[in-house]
Amino acid sequence: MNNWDRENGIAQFVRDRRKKAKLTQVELSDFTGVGLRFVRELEQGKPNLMSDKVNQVLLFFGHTLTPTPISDETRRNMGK
Amino acid sequence: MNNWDRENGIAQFVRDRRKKAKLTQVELSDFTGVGLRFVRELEQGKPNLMSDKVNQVLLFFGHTLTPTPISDETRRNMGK
DNA sequence: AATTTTTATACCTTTTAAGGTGTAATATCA
DNA sequence: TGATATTACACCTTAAAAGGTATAAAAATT
Repeated sequence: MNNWDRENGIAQFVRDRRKKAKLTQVELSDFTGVGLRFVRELEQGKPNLMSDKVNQVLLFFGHTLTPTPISDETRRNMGK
Repeated sequence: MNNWDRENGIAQFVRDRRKKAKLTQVELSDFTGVGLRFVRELEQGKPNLMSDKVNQVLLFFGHTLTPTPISDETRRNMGK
């Protein structure tokens, strides 16, 4: 077992959005063009990821990585 | 010459904040613990960076990478 | 409960970011 | 303008992410 944080912001965001879109990890992998392994590690909270790969996935959901104040972090998922 | 986008959001954010803090790239490198090379590539808009390294720098400025709607991207630097 | 689908884990290989260092270019200041 | 400080570019090495695939576990569907 790994000790990644599945509850971390990005991981949660992607899992949540993917579920809402009724997609499997395989489908998301296909649609976004990133490897299946990457989708899995992303959703499981792997701490160190390549930013443009993350963006490749986020873009599919109309989002992108941007610097935001830490105090605002708690409302990062505000977009539903 | 590389063809990176120095005007990209993260690059601009870091350069801007560093300048406002009256720090050199070397100092920012020291304070954040990331390599000097990384600070430079970051500020010059290298597209592919490791997310936790970026966060290591952003944290110094009280920020962190989070998924934000693309439509909101233009106000990413809202925090001054 | 059994079958199918989806997700998680483990192996190996390839790719590439990160870091260090040295040098050149640019900017800052006396 | 000349000296100093800061930033940019180019080399190489090392570390680790990404990807593919195969297997196991867990969830969902019937």
